[in-house]
Amino acid sequence: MNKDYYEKIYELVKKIPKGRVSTYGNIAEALSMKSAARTVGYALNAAKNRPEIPCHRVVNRKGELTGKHHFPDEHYMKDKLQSEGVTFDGERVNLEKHFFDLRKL
DNA sequence: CGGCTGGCCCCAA
DNA sequence: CTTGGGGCCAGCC
Repeated sequence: MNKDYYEKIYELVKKIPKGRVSTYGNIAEALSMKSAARTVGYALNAAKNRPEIPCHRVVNRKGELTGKHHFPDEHYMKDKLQSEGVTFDGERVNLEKHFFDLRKL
């Protein structure tokens, strides 16, 4: 079965530098799947299989850690991101500072 | 095919 | 903050 996009998503997510974050929508666009942001989330969820994928660096458009409930703990994402130098505004990432545009790769 | 769900996104009220 | 509408696509039934 052709699940290219899964692999592509993983490759892109792995390219997100430490201390940076990206969004589902951006990944989708970077893969020319534009409006398939949900699919990206689906794929990332399946990516829990792959420890090499820093899924915690992917947030939604508002910088909210919407996927945190899918991690081993509730704090996993925030903790990990903070230890990488990402700053938070409440429960949201400062996208203005840390957003990484995967389309530029 | 259709219907439902999901780590989405956009807008409006 | 919440609700409502719209759209997109993958996976399962």
